Amino acid sequence: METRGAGTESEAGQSIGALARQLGLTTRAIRFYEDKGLLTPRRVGQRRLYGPRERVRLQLIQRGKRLGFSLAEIREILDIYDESQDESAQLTHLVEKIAERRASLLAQRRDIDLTLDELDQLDTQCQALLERR
DNA sequence: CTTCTGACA
DNA sequence: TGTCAGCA
Repeated sequence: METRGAGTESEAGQSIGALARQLGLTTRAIRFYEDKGLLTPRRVGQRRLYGPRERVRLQLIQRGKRLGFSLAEIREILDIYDESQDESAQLTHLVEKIAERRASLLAQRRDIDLTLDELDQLDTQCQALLERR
């Protein structure tokens, strides 16, 4: 048999604390995601129990955040992720979200470039004024 | 000691 | 999302 010195979890699922440590999150964040409807851990009394399902979802949430998706968007993707028997449905939705995110980033890049150009113009004017002194 | 809910410098 | 409180 195997001994668990630190005593982290059981077959039924792991505690919020153990899961948080494993995924590098705070228990606060995990509960926060639950409040936002991204997670629905089983309950044993008041205690939350997280199975493989929740663990996978948490990792998908982390990745979604890295890619810049809002929790609301991640929830949409996640909802379809398990409700659709047909995987093509979720993939189609995900592709749409990816396109949106890409468009958003491109728009931001455009704004940044515009601002940079204005800054360059202003800088040039200032330099010219300085030269004439 | 760990978790839970609710509130908020 | 962090943190603190007051319980269980």
